[in-house]
Amino acid sequence: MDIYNNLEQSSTLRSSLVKNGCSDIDIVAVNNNNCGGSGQQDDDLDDLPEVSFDASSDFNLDFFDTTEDSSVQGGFSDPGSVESVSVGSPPPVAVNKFLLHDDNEFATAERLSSSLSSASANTKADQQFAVADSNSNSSVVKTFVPCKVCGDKASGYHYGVTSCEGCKGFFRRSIQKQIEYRCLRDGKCLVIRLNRNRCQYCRFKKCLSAGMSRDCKYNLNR
Amino acid sequence: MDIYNNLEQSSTLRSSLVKNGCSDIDIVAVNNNNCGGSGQQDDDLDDLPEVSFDASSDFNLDFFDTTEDSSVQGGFSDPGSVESVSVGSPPPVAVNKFLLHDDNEFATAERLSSSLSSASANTKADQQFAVADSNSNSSVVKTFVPCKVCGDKASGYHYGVTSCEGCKGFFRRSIQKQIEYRCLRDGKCLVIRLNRNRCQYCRFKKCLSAGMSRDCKYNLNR
DNA sequence: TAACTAGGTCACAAGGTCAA
DNA sequence: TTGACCTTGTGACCTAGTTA
Repeated sequence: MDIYNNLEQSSTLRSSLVKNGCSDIDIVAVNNNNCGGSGQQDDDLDDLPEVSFDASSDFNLDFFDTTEDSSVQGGFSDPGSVESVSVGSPPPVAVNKFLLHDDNEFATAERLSSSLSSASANTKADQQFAVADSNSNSSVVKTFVPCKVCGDKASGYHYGVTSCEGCKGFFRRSIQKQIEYRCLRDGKCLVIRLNRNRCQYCRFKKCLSAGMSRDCKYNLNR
Repeated sequence: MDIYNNLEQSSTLRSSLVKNGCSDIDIVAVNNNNCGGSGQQDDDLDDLPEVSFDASSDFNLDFFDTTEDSSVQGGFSDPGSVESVSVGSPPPVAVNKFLLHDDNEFATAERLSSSLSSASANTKADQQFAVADSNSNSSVVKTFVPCKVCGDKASGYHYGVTSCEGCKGFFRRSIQKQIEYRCLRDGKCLVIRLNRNRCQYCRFKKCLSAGMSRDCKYNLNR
């Protein structure tokens, strides 16, 4: 992960990015409308012109296989699709395990996330689902509310989106420091719990597409 | 009212503020006279001399774009700026697209806010307007009374002003704790529902300019 | 007594902190 | 830099008190 950071931190690169007109204002706008939104903005994101960074082409970042497939993206209308895409590669084991109890509802972590985002479910109830407690046969039911960005366990409604502490903190730092990220690949990296720290650019993009916004404070959209 | 005094009891920063034209005095004056006022003061606020904080210029606090400067605000394109954080790579293009979304909600918010301040409506009747219930075709009409401070739905007449629970609580805490706020920008932050929590200084200032006063208890002035 | 508001309460989210 | 944990502000809701 450091490699990305280092690359990004190069002042030269950064300045050049800025010069290219990558203004902050842009993104901002996005946020506001979709406070806690369904993630429909994704459509817009998908339409983003292909970023043509040399880096991505030169480096062979195989470990980044999990890109958010473009075809997938197309459908982005359904944010969920974002992730659904993919993953040609075996989905995170952890996830599957987790889902074992829940097969009917979610086959993969991807779907987990996608179902959440695609659904225009904004209410807490809609976003959460019960998972049988694997440690006992009791009727005890554990409620697992996934982060709309990475699928990890959400800790609440942050910046307008049901998200985990990690994505919440990441988004906070991003907007506070006005950090400019960039993707070393094609800007379509898969963002799930297991690799959310691999690409800051795509993680931030995912945050935005999920509807995160500085203005979505408190329960404006609940 | 002590709080006002406190505001004037300048610390270094505060004094500098005053020097820059962002005088607290202006605010104070507003208060006392306008218990349950019409909100016309807003106009006055706009006329306030430009406060020139260094901070704003040095830091790129774009997320604070929402100043109450009408000219700046333009079509509210601005709010987006809120998060000004920009995702580095896929640059510029993204921006424009994003801006497309916003307008509806913000425009509405703006109109709300502006209608409130500009209108010299003093009566409840004048301040409230009906909104057709979009959920049904019935003749049911929902009455929406906007908060004179942020435009959110007002819950009643608090501290002399038709306001929402949020601004009511905010004003209450402010005068109870005699908190001293300060604006990181130019003292002209836009205060609307979506970003009312961004700048306490400007929110409080707006409360005062709307006519909120500790002395305006109950409906003595109605 | 009815209508209404000031102020209290507390779940919840924003933002800070710091070990890893 | 991340993210678990912590502190603090917010605002929906409630009750006691005020007014007509």
